[in-house]
Amino acid sequence: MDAFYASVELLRYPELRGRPVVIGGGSRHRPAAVVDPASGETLRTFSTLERYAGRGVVTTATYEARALGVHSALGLMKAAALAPQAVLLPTDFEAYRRMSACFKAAVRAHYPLIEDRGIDEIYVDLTDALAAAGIGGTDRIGGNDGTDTGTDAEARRTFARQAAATMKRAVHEATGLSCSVAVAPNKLLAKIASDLEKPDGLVVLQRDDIERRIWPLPVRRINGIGPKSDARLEGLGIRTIGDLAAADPAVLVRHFGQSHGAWMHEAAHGRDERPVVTHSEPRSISRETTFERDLHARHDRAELSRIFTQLCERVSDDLVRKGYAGRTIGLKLRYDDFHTVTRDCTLVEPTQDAVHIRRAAGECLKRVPLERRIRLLGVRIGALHPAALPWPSAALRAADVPAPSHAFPTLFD
DNA sequence: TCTGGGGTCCTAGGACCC
DNA sequence: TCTGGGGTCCTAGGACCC
Repeated sequence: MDAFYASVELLRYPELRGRPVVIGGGSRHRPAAVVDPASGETLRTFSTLERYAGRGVVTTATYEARALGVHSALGLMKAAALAPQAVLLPTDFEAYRRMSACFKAAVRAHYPLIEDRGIDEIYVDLTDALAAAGIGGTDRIGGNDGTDTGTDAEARRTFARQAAATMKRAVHEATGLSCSVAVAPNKLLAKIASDLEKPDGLVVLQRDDIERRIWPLPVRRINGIGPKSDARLEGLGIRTIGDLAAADPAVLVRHFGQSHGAWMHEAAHGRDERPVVTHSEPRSISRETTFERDLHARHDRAELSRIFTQLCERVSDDLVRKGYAGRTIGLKLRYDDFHTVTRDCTLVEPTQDAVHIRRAAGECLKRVPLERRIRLLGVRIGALHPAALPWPSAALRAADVPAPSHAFPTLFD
């Protein structure tokens, strides 16, 4: 989806279209609605970035705001310096989640094999649809087997364009929003290509296009190469994906390890065999909060304790709502110098209970230094287990254990 | 005036087991 | 002066993504 949160807000406040708008900060400052008694027209007053003071970051900026240098993850104070007149709207996750479900359902109605990639992104597997269209058999678009020739390549390109156009139309009809779609031989290439013509993009990328369209791009555009890898590659004189493709794989392995180094080489050549995963179970659930001012374990004990308990309750609520229980309780602390520590401990049996979670997280807290002031506190639960299924009790486990092997008698047999 | 919140996956060492 | 070879689970941190 294009500038997703901001685009959802523009549906609500169409009068902001064309203005730089930034989504971020807390859930305060909803625009005030005023009805003009003369015309009956609804007028709203929006707050601008100008007088913002606080710890928030930009979650999404409209393209007009991006033109001023305001982008996701930028601190709102810095954003205010760049674009004081930009309108600031609070994030409304509930609205975005609803719209997210809506656009995903619209795509799913045409192509059922979709992989969720967070609130505003999906992968779609078109392999079956391609076969159903009678093109290229079970081959993927672009083929993994070399270059396309003649009419087959043309038929695939036409199919890809039509599939992408169908998705874009379905999403627009369901939500009124634009998105960018790329059809490519695999997820890695589709992800990179979907950014090439944003916003409202439609890209069909085949193997033959990699040299011309992918290799000139910076390595950072590869999903999985972040700021750290980017900086280290830069140190090796590798800036573009083409540079990375030309690099000696042995050098990459030496600098980044066997697994990561080999993966980088493959990625630069556009190779990726990951399937589209249409179902997955959550691994962990967490809640965290950054305080408006840094708190001290001793001086602000009561307030910290209240927030701590609240976080545990929210994790517990999430577990119950989603139908999970977990065994590993984790604590996260960020100090005023931004240094972050975590501690966790694993219980014998999974729990959903806020009191159990609070007690376990409290034990974790005892293992963490508390001299410095704290800016963030978080509670996490992992090793999740469906709440409906009974956790094997000691008695059940004993019944499942096979009879002791005579080959390896032990003291306890 | 620094830097949100919710996630995933990987690595690496140590404990422990057979 | 020497000390296996697997395996799993747990913990802490870090990179990365949306």
